[in-house]
Amino acid sequence: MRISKLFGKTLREIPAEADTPSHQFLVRAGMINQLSAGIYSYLPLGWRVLRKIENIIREEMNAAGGQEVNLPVLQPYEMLQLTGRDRAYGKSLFTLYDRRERPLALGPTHEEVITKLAGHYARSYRDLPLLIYQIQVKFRDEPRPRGGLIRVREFHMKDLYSFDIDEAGLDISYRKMLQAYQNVYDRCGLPSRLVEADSGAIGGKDSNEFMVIAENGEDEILYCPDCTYAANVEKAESVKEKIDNGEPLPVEEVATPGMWSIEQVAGFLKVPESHTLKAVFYIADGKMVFVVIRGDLEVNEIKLNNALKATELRMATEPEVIEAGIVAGAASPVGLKGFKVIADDSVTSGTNFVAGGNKHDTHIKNVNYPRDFKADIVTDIGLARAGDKCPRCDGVLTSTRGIEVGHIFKLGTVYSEKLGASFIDEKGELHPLIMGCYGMGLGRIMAAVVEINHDDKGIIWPLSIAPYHVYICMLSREGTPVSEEAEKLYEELTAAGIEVLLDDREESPGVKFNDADLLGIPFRVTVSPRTLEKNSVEFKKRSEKELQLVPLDKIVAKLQDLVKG
RNA sequence: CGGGGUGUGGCGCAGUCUGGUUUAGCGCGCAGCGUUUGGGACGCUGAGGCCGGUGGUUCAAAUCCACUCACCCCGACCA
Repeated sequence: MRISKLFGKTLREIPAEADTPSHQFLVRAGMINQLSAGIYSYLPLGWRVLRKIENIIREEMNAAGGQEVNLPVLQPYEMLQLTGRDRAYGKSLFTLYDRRERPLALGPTHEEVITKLAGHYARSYRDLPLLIYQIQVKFRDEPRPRGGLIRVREFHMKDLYSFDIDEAGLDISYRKMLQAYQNVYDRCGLPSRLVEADSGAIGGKDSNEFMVIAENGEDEILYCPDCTYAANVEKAESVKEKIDNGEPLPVEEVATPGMWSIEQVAGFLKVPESHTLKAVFYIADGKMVFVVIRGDLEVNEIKLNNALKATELRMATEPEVIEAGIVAGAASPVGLKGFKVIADDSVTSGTNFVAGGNKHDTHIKNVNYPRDFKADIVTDIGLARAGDKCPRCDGVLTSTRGIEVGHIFKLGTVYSEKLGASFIDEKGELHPLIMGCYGMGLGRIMAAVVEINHDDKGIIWPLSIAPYHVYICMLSREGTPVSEEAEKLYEELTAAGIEVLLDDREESPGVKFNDADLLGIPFRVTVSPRTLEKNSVEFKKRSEKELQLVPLDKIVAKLQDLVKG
């Protein structure tokens, strides 16, 4: 491709909208262009990168036994209601009405569609296992798109679904995908880290995310430097240290005038915050829920949501709390009736806690579970934090940020049961299909690669997904054969199957070098009067500083080796 | 949805507080001509804007007021 003819233009200045490196460089390089919040066009260079990523994914999915299909973008809203995902996705669902006023949704993902389809054709155990995938555009009306391609509302995604006869089969499919994902990231030059994850709106049991560690990532990851444990904070567990306060003592009311927060109460009574119990109030699907957790810990709302099996969860407002007759600042589950109480398992981790007295300016000492109060649910709803103990070993958890470039789930039978997708086993018995689903965002991979591989001049693409392999800087001057030689080289390289960008513009050398750096093409070849004097061209790798003179008759072979070898 | 910010040629910005001095300016980019040619060259000429939109105040509005839309950031929320 000749740059003089290439659609798209590089920008010298950083667009005001962009503040992450990937966003800035992709826009400045003329690879993507924003149409609206979270909605982007891909220009030729960007589209080539995306398609290369797509092809790598396709190859790996096929190698793992996947079969490619294409599913509809338009999905009947009714179908989403059947599985409850209209509510699970809520406002994130793009909905529209057809001419007969029937509601439709733009597919945010395709579990329902594929389950119906698989159920239609895979009737017998002989048809299983099955791995079906597609690479397609998805729509989610994100509350806040951000970071260029990192969080968008319309995005390209590979989604594969596995169908097995039993859990053991699902385990095999899951492991196959783990490996296939690893292969994809490796080939894209992306260091990824597998972490435990919450399954969110997709549902299901086990779930893992693939994270690229990057400071602009929007997820927080907790990991243990001493073992392999790593998890999204949404899911992360940690060891809650035991509080040894001796044998349970009789409860005792104490006056705590003006003391409101845990910090104040603990300070006033001269006990550590970990020796207190904190009450927090949520509205889960319209109902007040009383949440109890040890004073030094925070509630993880995702864990809470999962424990309550709620679809809508939010903190109660102050008026709601007062309305419910709760004494904010001194509330406790002791002697309280009429609320659903959910307690973090930390309440069982010690004895003789200080809790609210359900009267203003009053707290109670020596509260013990379950002697003095009971909870409807006791489970882990605490937020793990950096510095906490690793749940798997003696290590201490460390925090970092990451970009989620893939997410895989063991779904089990959630969808197949609701949608009636079943198969007949050897004995002629009917069973629901056992499913897994595996998503991967192409645009995010692209953005993550740029986040990881760039310098202050621009992008440094890995060869595997670079829009072109070679950038020819043609520094022509009248009366020299530079353009002839550059053209010739361009022809020869192209004929050899190498993808070449020829900078044939009438621009000064500085402009060309800077654009070459910005675009991030792996190999740069400069043809100039100076190099031709020595019957050579200058060769440079984008990732390195060294310049190298290469004889004209050797450069094609050299590049062939680098590109094909 | 809450908080903050920004909307002025393709891009980056100044002008807005204190209305008139503006025929709305600067840099980049763009077009033409000439000179240049190894890290974002130079000169000359030129095209391109109803100052996000609507309504108001005023003799007079990019500038003041009201409403509204869009985009960005933080949070909430969410793959």
